[in-house]
Order: sequence, then structure tokens, then C-alpha cells
Amino acid sequence: MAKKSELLPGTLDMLILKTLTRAPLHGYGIAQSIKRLSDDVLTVEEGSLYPALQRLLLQGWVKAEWKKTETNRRARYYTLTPAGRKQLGEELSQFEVMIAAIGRVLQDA
Amino acid sequence: MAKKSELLPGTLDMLILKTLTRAPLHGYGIAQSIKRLSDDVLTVEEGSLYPALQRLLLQGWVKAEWKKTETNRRARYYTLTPAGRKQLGEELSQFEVMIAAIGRVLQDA
DNA sequence: GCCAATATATAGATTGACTATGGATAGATT
DNA sequence: AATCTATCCATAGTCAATCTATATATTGGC
Repeated sequence: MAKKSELLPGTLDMLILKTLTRAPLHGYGIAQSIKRLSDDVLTVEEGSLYPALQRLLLQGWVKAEWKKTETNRRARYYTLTPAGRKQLGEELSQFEVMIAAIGRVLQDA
Repeated sequence: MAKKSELLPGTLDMLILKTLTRAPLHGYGIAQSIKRLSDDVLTVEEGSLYPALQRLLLQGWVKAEWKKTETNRRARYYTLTPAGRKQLGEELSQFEVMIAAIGRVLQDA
């Protein structure tokens, strides 16, 4: 049996970066935001999220800062960098090109 | 450096199955068809294609038959099975749900 | 004779997302 | 006080899918 993924592989980084264009957020909040905006269709598991955030940090696309949440918890807030914004733009247009291409293949006749 | 995929991962089986709804085809022809219909955006590498076809055979979603091509070469023609047609339907609707969800996340504000 | 295009296939590497686990704290409930 | 739920971070190990690279073989054109 094929394991049903909670995400379309290859789209996670883009979703995270996009989420951070709205406001800096901690990891848990990013996952919540994606889940909520997608009406529970997209669920980002912790084992996908945190490695992804490490990747993004390493690439310099986000930066992180420890802060207190409104509820007084310690959390790591991620902010989009200019390089991250540029990267997001590229991923978005690449994604649109791909989706359009897939659409053409899926068209009838 | 991130390797740029020629496909949106997770969509290959769907693309192959869809291609076979038009007519039975050999592997090389499937790749050609996807490439052409997508205006060269989607390129299915051999190392992706043939393993994918093996998976589909194993799942019973396609069946294969050795034949001669129009140009007199020996080639393996793949045909969609009823189970494959059903599978394609499920993958298509799942895909649409995902794309719609991603679209919501990518919307501004 | 040689080369490009057609045709199949596997081995091995890489990537990305998953499961499973470990930790810690706040706030509410019992 | 103890326990539970939700919030929060992170890593190790696994698995599946795609990629690169390679091997083989045939047809047709130059």
C-alpha cells in the first residue's frame, strides 16, 4: 500500500516561507497556520517541520530568535530573510509552471 | 545546492496512468507524450519511468505486452486495467484537493 | 562505419517526508 | 498534589520516490 502523504512532496519549504511572509512565527505556529488555512487538508508533522526549518536556516532563507510567546512559553521565532523572499518567489513561479504543465497532461483528448 | 526535480514528486504515477487512458503505449512513448503535452516542462527520466512502470504492474494498475512498434522495434506496450482506472480517479481527486488546499495557503492576506 | 534516436532496464545515491521518540512547561481539571 | 491536554522543540531512523549513471540493443540516416 502506498503511504498517503499529508503533503504534496516538494511543496513544504514553499508553504513555510509563504506563511512567514505574513508574520514571524514559531514552528508550532507555522504548522497550525498551514493546517488552518488549508482547512485541515495539509498537516505538517513535527518530523517534517523541524528538519525543514533547519534546512531553511542553513540556506539563510529564514533566521531564528528565541522569544516568549503570548502565553509565556519559550519558543523559536522564525523570520523571512531577503534571500528567503527571493527564494519564495522562485519557488512560487516554478510551482505555477509545473501545475500548469500537469494540467495540460491531465486534460482530456 | 538543491537538485531541481523535473517533476512534482508524487505525481508521476498519476501522469502515467492518465497518459494510458488515451491509448496503450510503450515506456518511451509515455515519456515522450508527457514531455510533449507539458510543452517540455515535465521530463520523465528513464530511472524514474521504468521503476514506476514496475510499481504499476505490481499493483495491477497496468498490464504489459511485448509488441512491435510501427518502426519495427520490439517494445513493451502498457495498457490501463480497470483497477488502474479506478486508482487514477482517486489520485486525480486527491490531487485536486491538495492543489486547492495549497492554493488557499498561498493566497495573500 | 558511425552517430542519433528509439527502446528497456537496473544499481546506487539522494532527497524529502514519515514514524517514533525524547524532552520541557503552562493551564485546567480532578 | 497529581494528572491531563495543549503547547513547544528537536533528533534518529526508516521508507518511498526520483535522480544519476550505466548497460544493452536496434533502426535509419549520413
